[in-house]
Amino acid sequence: MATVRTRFAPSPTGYMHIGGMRTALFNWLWARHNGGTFILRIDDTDQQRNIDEALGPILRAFKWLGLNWDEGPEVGGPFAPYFQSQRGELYRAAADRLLREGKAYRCFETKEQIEQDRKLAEAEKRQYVSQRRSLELSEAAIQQFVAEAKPHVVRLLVPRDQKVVIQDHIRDRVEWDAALIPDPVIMRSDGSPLYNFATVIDDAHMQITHVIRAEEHLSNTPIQVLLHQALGHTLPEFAHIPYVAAPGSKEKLSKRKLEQYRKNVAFKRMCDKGDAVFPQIGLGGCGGLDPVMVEYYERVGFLPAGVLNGLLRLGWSLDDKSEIFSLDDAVKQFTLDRVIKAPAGFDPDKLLSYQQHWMTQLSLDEKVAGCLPYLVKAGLIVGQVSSLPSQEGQVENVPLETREFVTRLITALGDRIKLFSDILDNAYFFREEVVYDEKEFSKRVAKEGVAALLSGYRDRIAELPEWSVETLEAALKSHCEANGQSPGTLIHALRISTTGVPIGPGVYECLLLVGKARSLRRIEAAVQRVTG
RNA sequence: GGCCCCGUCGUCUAGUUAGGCCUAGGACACCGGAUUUUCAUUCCGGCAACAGGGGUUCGAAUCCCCUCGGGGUCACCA
Repeated sequence: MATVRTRFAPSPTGYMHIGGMRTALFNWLWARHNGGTFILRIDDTDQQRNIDEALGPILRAFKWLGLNWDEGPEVGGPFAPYFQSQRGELYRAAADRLLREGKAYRCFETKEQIEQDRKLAEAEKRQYVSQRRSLELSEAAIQQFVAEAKPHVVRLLVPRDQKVVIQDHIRDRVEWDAALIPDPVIMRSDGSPLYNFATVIDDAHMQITHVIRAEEHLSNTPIQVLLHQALGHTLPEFAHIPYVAAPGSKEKLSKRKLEQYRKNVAFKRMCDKGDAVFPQIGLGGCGGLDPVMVEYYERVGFLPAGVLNGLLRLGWSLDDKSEIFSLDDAVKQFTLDRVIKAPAGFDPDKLLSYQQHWMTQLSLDEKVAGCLPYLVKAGLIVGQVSSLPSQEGQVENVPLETREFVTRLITALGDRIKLFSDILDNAYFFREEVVYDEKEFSKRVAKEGVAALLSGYRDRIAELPEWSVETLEAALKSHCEANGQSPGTLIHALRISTTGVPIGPGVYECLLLVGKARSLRRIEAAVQRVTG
């Protein structure tokens, strides 16, 4: 069998859709699984805008996730160029050939005429097909129209006497009746190709063996098959994978319906994370990011492995128990026959659970490296986020002392860091002042006898020659015993006084992290706040 | 509406090709409980599904038929 060649062909929209990323991943995996080639081709036949700006985020997503492409933008390849906007010659030549061979025709009908035909067909409850009036034009008349530059499109002459059948890797046999297919436009009146046409030319030219794409393209398939046949190409194999659905629904996940998705609890939680994090790291207006975009996950501090694992399991499974896959595992085990047929609803919670798993696999240094940029951007520590694109996400010029402190903090935080941006929930270790959780403060500090207990403990540890978990704990135990109070009372009060919140590492760790001088000041302040 | 696709716990899914190993398994979420005097982790336990109806069969989630439901697509978009 020939080498497997797959492609992903995004149009430059300015962002990478998470569902599109899943399609790209499946293409990439199938190529890698077979030791084949993965191609990135840019479908920009309809784009007049700034390509660099619109393509940047897409390439960025591939790079972030580590899905390299063998041929395409930046790397070139034997079938360059990989931008459809630069392949016009190829399409024109193919269209001319079809025209010459009588497999396509120039259609001079106006949009109004066609619209009318369509309405009539609808009124008569029959399927609309092209009326092909231009076919009755004489050769001379056509030549004259062309010479006059009379506006027209080129349409494929659909052979109405046949059935189109494909053997889809996922859907098995699918059949259409060509008699019901209107003649598709393949070249616009401005001479540019349409998607279906350009795709067919390019897939054949680039020797694509497997067309793996979302099922919304299933209805394009008969047209493409007909086109391949008209051009004498061997058909690629098709695999129409289900689209990624909106959380808790079967509808295609769409960027336009964000507000609606927010009604879903898990999706809202995911949105809230960005809303909380982005303003802190200088992404005003959340940087225009949302959870439908791959970049959202990068910016909010996901790991590529977490996102990849989540995407892989959306519509694919190996067996009845395997959940965790590294990219290498996925390459080894991915096959098209294990792709599910039904649309898979995007589940932010499940994605988070994969993320959580992969976070535990990180070394301490890797965690620190991932968290530092957030602290720098939020202005909690000094340092610089590298400006080199290749070093994106790296920081430099962080004082050694600071780095050591952050390392200690992250060690103490342990599993509490699920996303790199979670480090920002610990700002009170970096700032002078604390912000109290008022409810907790009144519950645990502003209580009868607690201020005195705190104050006494403060005096006691102020005298301590050495602060360590052991000495602080011993001091607390004996202080509570001497005052006839339960250790819990003091522990909670201490935590709220020194960090402001009822969550975080062990209280003695907190004390050490906050530091002796600052801890004493904070306890004093909390006592003052209660006693006036 | 036409064409096409799909239908197992709330969600992701195993099981359907070769009917019995399925009183339907796992994971996420949720709810309990244990550990951690917080939180998170970890560990135990619980809740929860074959869209419906007919067949075929000793036996059906699995095979056949019908119904219902959901979705995709119907452009000089991709």
